[in-house]
Amino acid sequence: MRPPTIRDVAERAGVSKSLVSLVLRGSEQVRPEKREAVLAAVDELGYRPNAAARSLSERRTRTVGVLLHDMRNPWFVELLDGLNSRLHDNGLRMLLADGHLNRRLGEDLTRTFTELRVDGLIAVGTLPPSEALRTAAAQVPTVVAGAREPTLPHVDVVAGDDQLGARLATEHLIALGHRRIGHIAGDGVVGALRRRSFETVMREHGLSDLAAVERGDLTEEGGYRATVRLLSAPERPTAVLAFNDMSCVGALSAAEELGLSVPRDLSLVGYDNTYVSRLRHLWLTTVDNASHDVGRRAAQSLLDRIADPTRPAQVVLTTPTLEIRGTTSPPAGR
Amino acid sequence: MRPPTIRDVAERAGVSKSLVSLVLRGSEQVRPEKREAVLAAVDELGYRPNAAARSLSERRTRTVGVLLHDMRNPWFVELLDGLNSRLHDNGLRMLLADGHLNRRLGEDLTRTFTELRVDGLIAVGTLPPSEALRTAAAQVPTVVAGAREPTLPHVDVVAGDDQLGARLATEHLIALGHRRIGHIAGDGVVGALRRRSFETVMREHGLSDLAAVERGDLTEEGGYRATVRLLSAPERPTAVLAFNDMSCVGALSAAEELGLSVPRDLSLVGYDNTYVSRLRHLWLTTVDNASHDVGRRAAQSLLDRIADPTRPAQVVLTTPTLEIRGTTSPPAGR
DNA sequence: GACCAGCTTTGGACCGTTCCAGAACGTACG
DNA sequence: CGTACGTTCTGGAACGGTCCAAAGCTGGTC
Repeated sequence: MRPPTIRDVAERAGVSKSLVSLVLRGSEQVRPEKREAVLAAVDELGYRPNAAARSLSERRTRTVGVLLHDMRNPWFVELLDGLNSRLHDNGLRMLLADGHLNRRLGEDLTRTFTELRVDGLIAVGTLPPSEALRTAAAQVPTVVAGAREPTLPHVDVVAGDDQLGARLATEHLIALGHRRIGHIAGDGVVGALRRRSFETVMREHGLSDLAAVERGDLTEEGGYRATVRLLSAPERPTAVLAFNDMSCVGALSAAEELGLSVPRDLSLVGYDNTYVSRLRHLWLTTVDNASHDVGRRAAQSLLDRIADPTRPAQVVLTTPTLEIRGTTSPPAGR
Repeated sequence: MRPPTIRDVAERAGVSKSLVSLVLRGSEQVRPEKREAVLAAVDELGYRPNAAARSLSERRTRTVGVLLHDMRNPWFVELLDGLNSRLHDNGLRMLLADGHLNRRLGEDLTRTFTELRVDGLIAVGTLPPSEALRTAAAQVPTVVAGAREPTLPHVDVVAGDDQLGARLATEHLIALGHRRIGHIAGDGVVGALRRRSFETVMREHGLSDLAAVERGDLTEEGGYRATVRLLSAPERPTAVLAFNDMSCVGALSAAEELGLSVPRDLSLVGYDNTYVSRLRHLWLTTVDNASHDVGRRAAQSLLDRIADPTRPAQVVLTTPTLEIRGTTSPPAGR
């Protein structure tokens, strides 16, 4: 007993399959009574169009593939929300795939998506550099969202302005009176941008000598370890700017373990304004990247690129804001 | 310039399209030199099979759709990992869709998946009851993972044993010496099971009168508010069993706000062993549902059901374990 | 050399849609 | 009444694969 096809519907409604197709695609050129008949037949049979057949014939899928770096890191949820709403408004559906899960299996997600012939590809977050993405991007309109790399010929990049974000955070700490400030640095271009911006601002305030940087990864563990290193310096910083919220939580634990009270003895700033930072018990001061907006704009970029695949690559940056919560205050001595 | 088809490959390799198809599907019946020629042509042209065409002809997609309840709640990540690895081993790919994002848009994900003619459907977590899922489940093999509902005719359920999990947690608290114990109750069947099990264990120990229950939702906010209510009772509990980790974090905040130290003045137990509970700064004692295992078994159930769609619905329960961390200890008075 | 079996290879039908050219059916007009 | 033109409807050809029956090769045997 196979699912009904458009021909079954046609037969039942007493019309040709072409007319059914017309009705289903919302044509105006159909007499109301026939339309009724077709819709009734669709309903009675529980007909659902076959997406494969449709996309084979239409040569497009109205589907975009979203490559996630790793679902364990919750920063992208808002972004997806923005992405999805804008795509949905334009009749595109979104399919997700998590790189982390599949990478372990040695599977290449871009392959899945290119076989599916998605109309577009969105890479969310910094993906490990891969030849696969490069070739995929050459064949299907692609946008990178919430990351700054890779930079490829016809690939747009939509992300928060990391330079500005790190500046806001650093200036906030300096304005509070902090002088000796540490930074937990992250990976890749994003990591480099935030770090450089931190250093620049410190220099602008004549505080270069009081800036300390330790490398973390993007995890809590990494943040913890980097903070332990920062705080074991002879003169320890009174504030730390973390690369992201996760490593900021690690910093929080490190502070606690060393008997430092946050924010009294140590101010902390995270980055991304994830829901983790909003947990009351953590309540991190953090930089908000306007992720929802990043998502929406990424969707728009993709739509534009689908319309004109050859236009030059763009970089769109959103303006971050500082979200001041409970982990920052003036340093104790002041 | 369209992507190459199997016919382009055939022409280039100087064979028929049928032979190309044979090679690509790994037939043994092909002479090595032809195989080489075909593979070379595939490589030179960058040929990728068209999934739509293939599934149209094969009448299956080798794809299963995964419906997520809400990505904001991180408990399912492990589950997906288990799911994915088992499915992958059996040549199935997994497509994700988040219900929360799309529900707002009024879009019905089961519709998307049925149009794609996925070979199977996995509902992860408690989804809002929907007619759509019921009809979808009638047409395509479906498994519910990490939730206990809905119960539908040919739908398997794979989840942690909530009764046992709540028992482990409650007994742990009682063994530590707690007598007056509160519970933050959750929604749905899962919520009811955990709650009832909590009450049963309390009764078994003659502590029925000292058990207090407040309803939370599944969020931090809900946990916070429920805890405030629990702690404002004239005789306040010395321990709280939360429905999940998120609401446990809310409880943590409530305790902090009321000047109670955890675990000295108040012991807390979460549920799900999410990465949030593993954050060093929170370090929640929690119940581990063996999510990875739930995922693997759900995949197996789906595979079995695809093989025999009419077999009766099964309920598979995994055995939870207690993960004792930093939020439980004997009560202060003891 | 004819015949057969077994291995390789092939052409064509089919999967369920969309799209397009043209047929059928009014309807208005000279 | 014949013609022209709009509107509605239809059959058949794609789309890019898989599958199957049958054809083409090989080599061995009598």
